[in-house]
Amino acid sequence: MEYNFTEIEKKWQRYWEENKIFKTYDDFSNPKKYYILDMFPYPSGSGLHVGHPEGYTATDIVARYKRMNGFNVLHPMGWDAFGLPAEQYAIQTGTHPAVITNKNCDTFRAQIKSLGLGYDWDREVNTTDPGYFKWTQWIFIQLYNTWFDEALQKGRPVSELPVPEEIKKQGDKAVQRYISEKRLAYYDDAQVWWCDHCRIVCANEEVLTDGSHEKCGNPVVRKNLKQWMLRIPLYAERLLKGLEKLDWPEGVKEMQYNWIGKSTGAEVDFELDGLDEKLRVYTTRPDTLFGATYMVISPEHPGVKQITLPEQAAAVEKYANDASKKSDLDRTDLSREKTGVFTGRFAINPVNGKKIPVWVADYVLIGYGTGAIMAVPAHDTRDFEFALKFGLPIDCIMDPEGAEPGLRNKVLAGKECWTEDGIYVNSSDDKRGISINGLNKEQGIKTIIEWLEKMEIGAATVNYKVRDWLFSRQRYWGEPFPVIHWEDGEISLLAEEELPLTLPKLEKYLPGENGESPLANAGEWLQVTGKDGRRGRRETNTMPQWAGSCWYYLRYIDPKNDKVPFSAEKEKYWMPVDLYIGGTEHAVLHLLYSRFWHKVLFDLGIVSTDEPFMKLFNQGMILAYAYETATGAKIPVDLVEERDGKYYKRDSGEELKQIMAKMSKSLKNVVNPDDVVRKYGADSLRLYEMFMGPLDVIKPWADNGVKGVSGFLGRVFKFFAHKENITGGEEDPEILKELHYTIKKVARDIEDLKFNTAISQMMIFTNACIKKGKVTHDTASRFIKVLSPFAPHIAEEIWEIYGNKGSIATEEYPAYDEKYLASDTFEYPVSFNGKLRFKIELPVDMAIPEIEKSVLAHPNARKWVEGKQLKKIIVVPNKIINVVVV
RNA sequence: GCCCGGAUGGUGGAAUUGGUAGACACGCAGGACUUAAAAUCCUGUGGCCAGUAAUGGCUGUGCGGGUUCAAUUCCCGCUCCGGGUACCA
Repeated sequence: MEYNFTEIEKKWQRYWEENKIFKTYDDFSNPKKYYILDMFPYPSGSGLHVGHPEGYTATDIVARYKRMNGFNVLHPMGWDAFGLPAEQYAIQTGTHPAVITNKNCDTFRAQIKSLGLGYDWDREVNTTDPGYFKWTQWIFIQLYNTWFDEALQKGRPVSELPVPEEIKKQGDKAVQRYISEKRLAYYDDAQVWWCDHCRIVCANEEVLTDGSHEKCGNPVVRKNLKQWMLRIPLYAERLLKGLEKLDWPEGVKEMQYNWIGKSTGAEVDFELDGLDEKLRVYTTRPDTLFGATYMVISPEHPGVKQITLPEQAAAVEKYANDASKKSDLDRTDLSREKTGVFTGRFAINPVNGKKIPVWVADYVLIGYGTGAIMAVPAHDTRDFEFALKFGLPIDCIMDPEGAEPGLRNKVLAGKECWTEDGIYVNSSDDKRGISINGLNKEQGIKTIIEWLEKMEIGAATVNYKVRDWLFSRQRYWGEPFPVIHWEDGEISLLAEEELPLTLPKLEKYLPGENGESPLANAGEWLQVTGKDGRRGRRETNTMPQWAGSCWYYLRYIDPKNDKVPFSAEKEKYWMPVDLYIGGTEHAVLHLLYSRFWHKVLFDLGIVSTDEPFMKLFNQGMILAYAYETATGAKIPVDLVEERDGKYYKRDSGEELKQIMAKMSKSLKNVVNPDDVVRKYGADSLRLYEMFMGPLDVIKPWADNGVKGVSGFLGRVFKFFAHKENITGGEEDPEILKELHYTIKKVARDIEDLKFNTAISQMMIFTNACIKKGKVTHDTASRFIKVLSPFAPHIAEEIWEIYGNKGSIATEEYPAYDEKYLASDTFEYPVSFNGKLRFKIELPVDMAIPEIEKSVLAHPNARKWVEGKQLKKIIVVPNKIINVVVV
């Protein structure tokens, strides 16, 4: 009997589907639930690549394993199907994006099914389905109708928002404006990133470090546009706190911490010489106030004009103008040479009354803190550079006591910058009753803040880097906002009964003029007339792709519900997600956004948990080998030939270096899972994806590796599927021991997501069985169950050959018995001065003095002890023996 | 620059976190089967040295130090690679 994987895999995939083996029932009587989630894919036109099955196989193994352990498992799949490529295709061909999207989903679904992944397809969701995005729109309405109560650190309905009397007195418009300023979702003029290539705005998170658009790589520019924004910074503290209790990779947590970017410090008011205004700065180092020798305001600071003296006005205006023309790319990229111009104005340092000049410079950003800083060149590297360039005074106020003397003297002389801790000097003022001399940084900050607060010129403040989330895009293929802009400027949202607001059919999908979405061309759809006869226009922007993925994990719980987004009872049973697996590329974007939405929903009582994803795991990217010349030019793989383990360019014979690179069409190193399935079978693909290495690391695809695991499955079939190898009677103790160890090891490895070592152990076991020649039916059955989560098709087939009815997926995972794992003796490695010399087999329960005696009596021991003095013998029971001689 | 990861045979990777480094695979070499090849099976396989051989010794986890009876694992100082971030006061 041959191992015909193609036939076997088709047969069992059909069986699973027909018998709904992986259907999840909302059986609340089972207290053991396990919600295991994959990051759902964008169904691109090119189909699945080998990176997808990596995470999916991992979750599938865990899901199958948990099911075999009696858990009620929720393991769904769906499509993050809004997105640019479908729209671009629509622009080119005139076909509605839904057509191509649905086709792509069909391809993806078929491919995923061909891998034998056990999803409950009855729960499939699709973000572009009106039945789904109805609720995305609904959540948007909830966000719009929520304000954040700072005191309670909690989102609350705007109906509960207290409106101050003086606002009420100003009339209804003022009240509405007041409420708008508190809503989590608001519509306003904003300086936004605009990608001219995509004709779309981008969120801060979508702009890369070099000022390019994450999606297309083209540079983005600043633009002022009316846009929908979400006030995610209000949740900054909650988002930070929530991270603490999550079982997430440290790196991802770190990235979220950094992105939120909390900093604590103080705001301090500086009086301006000759003006009745004050200049407020934010600083994390209020303790260095005595060292503030000048101030800097951002070119965009609203006070620039007022502060600047007439004789400097021209210079300042020019500088501000130039700065505004510079893209942010230039501003950060330009070799960091600091620029700036003096306003002519002086401010008064509140701690010592000294007059210090106020400058304008673009190294101070308007979007952070107050857009103005006090500059302490002696203790801040940026201020130091600036002071050096413009010859501003550098007053050292902190003695770096611990530093090396040469450096310390330079710092004290103001010739070097010191940002670390030290002891304050020159930091007192008798008249104002403040001194921090002799204190260290921590005490200094505390003392100064207390003093500032007492004098009412400053207060402790917290700042966050995270900005409002720009939540609209100039696209057709996204969720329409359930929003009407009325001719009088009022904004209203649709009622729940009016949802979903679906997309209109368009003739053309080209973007509108002046950065408007294609929906600006949707005549009839666009115009609305209110009951009062008022005319209005629908919002033409659509939501970003993140919207649908912000809550899809909730919809899986109750995907067909058309009354509510999901039933509360079901949500309570299934949430939170126990294990979430996906790529690191979503470390900040998706994972921050969905945590934010989830917390709002939690505050509104719509979900029962504060955090959505308890354990997160990132699978590593799968790369492919690629080849480059000595000069670094990449050569497509079809032009490369291998000789004696070296690589040469086929036409020129030039020797090439093998490197790892992302799979790409240009390098022709893309591996298509369909080809692998055809050639080796789905079980081999699954096994190889898991055997390559640890799940979380980047690893290169090697076709020969598939051959390795496929050989293993071939041997499994050849041995276990043939009844003549399977006997009755007593099992051999060695095999029994190996079996129980395998059961234990594989279980533990699955729990730890260490699939590579689990597979390795199954190989060891199989090799042992083959060597033995025969095993009992009981041994074989147990092993096949252990193998089944990894290679389900072959396991089902063998299970059936053994005469069983029904699916092995519904069997119980075998238990192991410690008694088979124990042995009477242990082969001790004996080392002398740490070097392994020989081994000695001794009873496991032998007393240490006996062990020492036996070791020294061993014939090989003499050689190492002779002529030396025995110092001591270290015996670690059942581990190692080390003899120390001198 | 700063913050996280990482570096182990020709290759992918193991090592119960201080206790036999190189499991398991790939590749390679030799052998069996075959007219031959593929497939399959068996044997060997970190490097160096000695020995006809069984075997024995030395060396070895990016580099340099240290702690320890014992270090891939812990500490200090570097080098290189990957990811994140970037004038955030």
